[in-house]
Amino acid sequence: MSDPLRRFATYIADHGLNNTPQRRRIVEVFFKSGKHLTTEELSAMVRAQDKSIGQATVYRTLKLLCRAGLAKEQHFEELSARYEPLDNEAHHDHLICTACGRNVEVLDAGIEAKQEEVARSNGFMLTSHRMILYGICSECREKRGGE
Amino acid sequence: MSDPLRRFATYIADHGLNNTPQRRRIVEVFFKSGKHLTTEELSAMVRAQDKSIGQATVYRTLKLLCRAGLAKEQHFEELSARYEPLDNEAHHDHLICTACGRNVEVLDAGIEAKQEEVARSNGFMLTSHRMILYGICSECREKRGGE
DNA sequence: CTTGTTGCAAAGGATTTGCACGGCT
DNA sequence: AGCCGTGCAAATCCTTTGCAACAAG
Repeated sequence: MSDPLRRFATYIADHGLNNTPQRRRIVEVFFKSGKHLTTEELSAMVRAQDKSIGQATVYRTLKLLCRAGLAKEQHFEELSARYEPLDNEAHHDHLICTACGRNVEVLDAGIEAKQEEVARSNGFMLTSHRMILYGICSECREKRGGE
Repeated sequence: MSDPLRRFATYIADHGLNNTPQRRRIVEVFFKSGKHLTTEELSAMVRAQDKSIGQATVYRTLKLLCRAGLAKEQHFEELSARYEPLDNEAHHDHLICTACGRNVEVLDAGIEAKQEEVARSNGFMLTSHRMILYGICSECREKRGGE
């Protein structure tokens, strides 16, 4: 169930689409990386294996993955979007080191509960949320303690 | 101290810049609106008062406000950036109605504390964060209860 | 034949930048 | 004179789209 390739194939089949070699390669590289990639980065990785795959196909395939629920478009503090693999259905938030860029996925039940509460007390029915924590990771603090 | 116009003038003076009529008008409209505007929206509002003010100046002035600590660039789930006025130093998060677009500023001390805790337990020194809650506000739920 | 898919190049939208002009010190 | 600030247009970056060719059912 946590095999994204299989889930992708199922989605493709269920929707009368074709599982083309291009799509397979893009999806495979995307999930193997496991990171939050921009279309540009993913395209470069894919083209390293197969020069003939165009940028547009990468864009289209990422959108397709989003529709299939296998990826999520994320807007961090940059111009271009990043795509995050959703191997499973689990939600999580982000903890990003502003020094080295490390991006850790975190989840805290207490926070989730309080978010629900804040929304409710404002008359909102909470449907989803996004939380990004920025800080300096321990490694970076050691390397450049006082600077 | 909560007069952004004055704070802007101070920043301008402190940095050897000029408080031009264009900048004054842009800043005034921006803070009077009090909302999260895109450059395009702000530009339209400004040009309604003075056709001669160019888009580029609006872009440049918003960047300047950010440098002055009077505005903050926010990336919601859309292509273009939005700018939020920082009248005072107070931090807050966002609660957005996905039906009508209403954007409520919220703050919960309990959540803030737990964020600190989550970062620490991952070895991070927390420097800042961003949290956006998405939901349906009470008005929208009443209007279109089941649809 | 009909529909889906692709790469390319063109188009689009948002933002930045080069430039010549004008204003302030 | 010298720097700052402006509007305009061009340039850039990221993303989408039109199109002709091709593949699959």
